[in-house]
Amino acid sequence: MLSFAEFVQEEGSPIYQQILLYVKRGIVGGRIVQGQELPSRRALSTLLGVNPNTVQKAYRLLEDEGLISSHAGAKSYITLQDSQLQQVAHELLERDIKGLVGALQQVGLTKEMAVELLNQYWE
Amino acid sequence: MLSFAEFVQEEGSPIYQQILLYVKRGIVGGRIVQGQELPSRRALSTLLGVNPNTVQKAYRLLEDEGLISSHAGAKSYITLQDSQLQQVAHELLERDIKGLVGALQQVGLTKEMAVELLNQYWE
Amino acid sequence: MLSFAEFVQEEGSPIYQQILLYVKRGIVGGRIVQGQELPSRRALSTLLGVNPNTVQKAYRLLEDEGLISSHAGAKSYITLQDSQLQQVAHELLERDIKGLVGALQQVGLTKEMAVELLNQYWE
Amino acid sequence: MLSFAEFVQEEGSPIYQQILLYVKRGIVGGRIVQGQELPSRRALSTLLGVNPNTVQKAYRLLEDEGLISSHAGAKSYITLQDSQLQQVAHELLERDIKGLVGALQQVGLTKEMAVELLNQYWE
DNA sequence: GTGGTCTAGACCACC
DNA sequence: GTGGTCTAGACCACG
Repeated sequence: MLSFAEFVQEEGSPIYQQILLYVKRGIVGGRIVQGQELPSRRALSTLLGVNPNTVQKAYRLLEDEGLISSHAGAKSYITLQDSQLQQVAHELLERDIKGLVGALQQVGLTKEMAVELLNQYWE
Repeated sequence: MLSFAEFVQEEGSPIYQQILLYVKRGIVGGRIVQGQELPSRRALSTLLGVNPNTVQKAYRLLEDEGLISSHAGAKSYITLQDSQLQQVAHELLERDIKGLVGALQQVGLTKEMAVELLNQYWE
Repeated sequence: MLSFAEFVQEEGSPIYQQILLYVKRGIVGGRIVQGQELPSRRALSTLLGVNPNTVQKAYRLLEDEGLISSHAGAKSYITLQDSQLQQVAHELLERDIKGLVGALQQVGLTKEMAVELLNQYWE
Repeated sequence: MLSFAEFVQEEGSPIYQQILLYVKRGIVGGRIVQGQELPSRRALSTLLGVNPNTVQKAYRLLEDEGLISSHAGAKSYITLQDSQLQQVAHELLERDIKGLVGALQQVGLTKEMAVELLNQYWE
């Protein structure tokens, strides 16, 4: 369901934010949930090799955004509507692609070179 | 040489690392070349709206990598060798492209969709 | 273990160095011994009325010298060996006494006057 | 008149404060002045191996305290009265001796050991 | 609760 | 003017 290899630290940014992004991407991609159920804090913290508190913080932020719902002693569930999902997906893609395009343009690459690099690194 | 519009904060990561990356990309992209003066700590900090110490931290790391040279009371200069430039360029590109590919794969995109997005956002 | 009244600022020198010296003197004087816990960064900073970071800097230097040991999330402990203690004691005494002798000689005192002053101020 | 060997940096404190103390001690000890004349900023900076600006700062502080008088393009003269001299001498001695006594007591020395050390290091 | 890091502002020494 | 350091406060990750 979740693989550690996918959890690449965007080095520098706080771990709880990396987890936040990771979970969001998993939700959008449909791979992090079994039905509507999120992995438990403890399971995810073990999987990612971080402190449970850190996962807890990410989950709390997700709850603040209204994407999931948590109750003490119970599992966490995804509560977002399809309309929200579209928006979250859009935010994520925009964030990712804009960051890269800006970076590649700064080093002077052309679009063709960028596409070639993308092909080369895709797998 | 440096324009504020180009300095987009990759939200989340430390400011000094953003500055570090920004300067490196400027070097690789040829906007900053060997022997050239860097903007002073104060000048750049004012331009970017951050504390002079934050710029200094980035400059010190650049100096640790041997890319620039700083001395008290004097300006800072770019001092990297051509052999280093290739390596820096490679590091930057790999870092940027790997980050994007990982993120896009996490949300479940195919390579074709990714290329299309890249074309769309390139400008 | 540490009392605020004992912490007299040697005006002029950096606070973190004063703390460094104070802890070293406590170790040499036997008030702080091997295996003992140090006061936490926050506790000592509150006691001395300085910023936690200032205490941390002193602690980090002590760790660099191998006199204490710190780990994130855990307390800091004294870890110096007996062989180190002799050396630290020697450094401290030499530093203190040389500083005084130099200062008194600069103002033109004779050794007899200096001894008399020492007796007078000892309490 | 002045010897570099006497200028021992009380490491850590600002250089201009060390110079300030050094000149005060020289005045009290009667060794720094020729008649009432202070060494020029340039002469003293060369002698001590520091920047003229740093000596300048120390001289300005001495002037602020009313101990010397400076005029552009002219030498600096000592202007303090005998009553002031007594006070300055007292301040200096008290500062020096109190600092040492506190330090030695912290390391657990007895008065007898302190006197012995003083004798041993006097020359 | 612990220690570790990032950002900030003021000061220092030098040119 | 320049770069370097010290103190400060808030935040992070961990136990």
